[in-house]
Order: sequence, then C-alpha cells, then structure tokens
Amino acid sequence: MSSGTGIDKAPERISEAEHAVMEVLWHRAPQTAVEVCENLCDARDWSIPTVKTLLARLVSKGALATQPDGRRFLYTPLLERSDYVGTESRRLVDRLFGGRAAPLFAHLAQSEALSAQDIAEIERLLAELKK
Amino acid sequence: MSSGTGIDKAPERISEAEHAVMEVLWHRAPQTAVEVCENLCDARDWSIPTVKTLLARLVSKGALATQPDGRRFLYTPLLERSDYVGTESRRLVDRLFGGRAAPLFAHLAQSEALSAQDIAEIERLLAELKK
DNA sequence: ACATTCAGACTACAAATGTAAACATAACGT
DNA sequence: ACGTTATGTTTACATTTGTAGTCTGAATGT
Repeated sequence: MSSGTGIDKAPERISEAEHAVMEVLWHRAPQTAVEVCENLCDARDWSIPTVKTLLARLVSKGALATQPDGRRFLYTPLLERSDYVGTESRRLVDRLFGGRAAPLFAHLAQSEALSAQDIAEIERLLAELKK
Repeated sequence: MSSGTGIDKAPERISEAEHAVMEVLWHRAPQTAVEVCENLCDARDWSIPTVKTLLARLVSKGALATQPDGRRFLYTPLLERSDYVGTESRRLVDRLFGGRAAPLFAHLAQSEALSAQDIAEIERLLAELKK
C-alpha cells in the first residue's frame, strides 16, 4: 500500500510550518501559492514570501509536485496525508511509548482527551478489528 | 494535577536529542553525566561532550535539577515524564487529527501498529472509562 | 514595443538543534 | 605543593526551521 514507485527516497522530514501548508493542499488541490496564502496567512500571520519559501522547500523535499499554469504554478501533494500521518503517529508511539499504542491510549484517556464520541468510535473500530 | 508550584513558566520545548537524555533519567535518577552517557552514547553514537551539552540545556530549560555531589553533579528530572508525554501526545493529536483521538486510533489500527495485547489493554481501559 | 506587474528563484538572517572541541577549575594522588 | 585528571562551562559550527526581503524574467495592458 501507498508509495507505488518502489523508489522510496528517505523521505525528508517535514517541519511544522511545512505541514501547515500540506494540510491546506490536502484539503484542496491543486492550488497556487496565492491561494494557499489566502488559506493560511491570516491564521498563521504569515506573508506571501513565507508561503512561497515553504512551498519551495516542500517541492525540493519531494512532498509537492508543481504544474505550470500560465505564469504561475499549481501545487499538488505527492506525499499522501495518510502516509504522513501514519509516519508521524508511529514516530510518536515509538519514541514515547516503546512502540505500543495502549499506553498512548491510556494517556489520552487520563488527560480527558477522549470525547464520548471518540470512545464510541473507538469501540466501533475495536469491533471491526475483531471480526 | 501535576505541576505543584502554580508557576508554570511556559515550558520550553524539549528537542528529540534532549528527550533521549530525559528518558535515561526518568528510568533512573539521579545520575551523573558520565552515567547518562554510559546509558546513551553507544546507542546514539554520542560523545560525552554532547551529553553534557544536552544536560546543560535541559537544566537551563528547567527540565532537570542538579545537585552537587563532590566535584560532579547529579541530575534529576524536574519535568515529569507523564507531563511530557501528555503534552507531546496532545500536540500530535491536535496537529494531525484536529484534537480527536479516534482518528489516531483508526490510523494505528490500520497500520497494524496495534498488537493483540494493545487491543486487549484498550478494551480494558474503555471498560474502565465507562464505569 | 514598452512599462508595469506578478510569479517564482535566490538570498538573508536569527533561533533552535545536533554534535563536539577547548577551556577552566577543583580534587586527588604522590 | 604540584601536576594530572575528572567535571562542568564556554565556545564553536553546521544544519534545519521560521520568516521574509530582493532579484529576475515573463505575461499583460495600452
């Protein structure tokens, strides 16, 4: 699953600011730099140059593809959100919980990070798993 | 709970390398710089100076306390592991899953990051929660 | 054709991080 | 008393990250 090419160049790490840009593009793609900025600059208090830098870095990291559209570029994610999210989750679980998910879950439970909705959802998922 | 003083100076972020040092001290404390190194330098391929730098940074960030022991120092965590782990977990859940734990759980489930043991444990915790 | 404009590319620069060497100083053996 | 050693402190330096300004060239309006 995921990563069809088999090439798998050591996926360069994506920073938090870069991740914010990815989120916008995962939400809708392709978008121009200006559009991305419209969706971010207010929230993060960034200026367009900042967004452009981040886009460029993401392209150079292989996380985004560009596609010329007249004078500007359209940016599209190459890295899939589920891959990113999976990697980051695994990373955290490995680092903080010795790779085991249960202690993470316990922590979230204790810190009231679990809503009733979450709990219901998780029960449903557990039921799925046991089938 | 946790953080008894009420002072709560914006806890400076602990980097990954620093975290590795904290882990060692959470495992056993207090320890000297050399002892910490004995527990880390091999695994991380670090030299003693590196460990000392990290220890110093952690002290300056308020995550470790020092206690003189003859000519050297003994280092003890001030930051509790559960606090750190809680903060980091919440951080991830917020950033990647809009603060909801269920999607994280779903991801771990999908990526086979859940062992049978994990699942059993989580079921137990869920039962707890519902009491 | 020419000036304006708007996009991406290049450059900048401070803070944080990873990694470690150099320095200073206090204790200890002889 | 003195050199050696063990420790912490200071300094160093490359890389990554956050944040943004400047440059250059192509499209566009007139």
